[in-house]
Amino acid sequence: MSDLLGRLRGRGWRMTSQRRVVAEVLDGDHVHLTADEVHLRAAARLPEISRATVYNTLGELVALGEVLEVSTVGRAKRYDPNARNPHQHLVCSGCGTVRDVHPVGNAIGDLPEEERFGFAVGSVEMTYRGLCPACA
Amino acid sequence: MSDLLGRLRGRGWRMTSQRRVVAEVLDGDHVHLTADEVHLRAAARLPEISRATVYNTLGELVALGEVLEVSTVGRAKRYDPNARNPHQHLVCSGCGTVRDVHPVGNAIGDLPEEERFGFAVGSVEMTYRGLCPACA
DNA sequence: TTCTTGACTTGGACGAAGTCCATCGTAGGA
DNA sequence: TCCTACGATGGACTTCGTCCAAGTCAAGAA
Ligand SMILES: [Mn+2]
Ligand SMILES: [Mn+2]
Ligand SMILES: [Zn+2]
Ligand SMILES: [Zn+2]
Repeated sequence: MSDLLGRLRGRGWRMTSQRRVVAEVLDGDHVHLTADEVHLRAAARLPEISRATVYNTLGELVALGEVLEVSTVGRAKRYDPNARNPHQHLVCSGCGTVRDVHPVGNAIGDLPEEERFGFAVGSVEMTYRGLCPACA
Repeated sequence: MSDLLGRLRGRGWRMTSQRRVVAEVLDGDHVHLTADEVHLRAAARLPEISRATVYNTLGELVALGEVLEVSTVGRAKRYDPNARNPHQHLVCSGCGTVRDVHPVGNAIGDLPEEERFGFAVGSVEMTYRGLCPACA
């Protein structure tokens, strides 16, 4: 993720302190923050950053494919910087913790031809659910 | 789904015209309506039904396991009356159409032990994405 | 059949998440 | 150093959903 700033510069992005701070907050493994959490952590380093800028930057990163949006049931979207590594998610039904996982097998191949309804199927998202050790 | 009213009565539900109409709207295959769509269709039969009652009834049906909530990316939740038949979803990236599908294979078994992080994994949700014939 | 009562419905206020926009500020090239 | 187009800002606005006090009525009792 530290190379992200270089890639953005290469795409002609004007490098601002706000964008740098948002990119720094999105660094690490198993990171799946909501926009408000990103704003909170960014504001710890750059107190005057606005919510609108966080939303703008996250939206731009998603459009560039540098960050993935993870939808949750009825809660705020989560932003996942681990976009270069295809993966799925394991979510704790108790506390909501999210882990990146890599199932084996070919999930797309498991969809029978007669259930494709003529669609050109391109991808599949999988969410495993269960209780984490702390919640069990 | 027509048996739903009987099951609800068996659970001690007071049978009101509002609940009957919501149950009727949720009848059929490949039905994945938003709460507002349910309200719109219910109001066609019972014009004075309120949004609050639609939300209340949907929430109760979900709590009883008679209806499933399907989360979408950033849009309103969808309500799925096909809860007695375990299935996954195929979604058109163009128009948003949702079809019920039944992949073969054992998706839970495809999650390696070393990636379970000690979780008791109980279920997996899969969303296939692609373009439907009309959008392609 | 009528009465009674607590479960159900209603509309509107409220809240959380996210978008939009006019205005101001500044990164980075000339 | 100066210019200016791109980006940041904050507040209004929208969408989706929840909550509540007050009124209504389904269904059991008599
Ligand atoms: Mn992830
Ligand atoms: Mn379904
Ligand atoms: Zn947990
Ligand atoms: Zn389509």
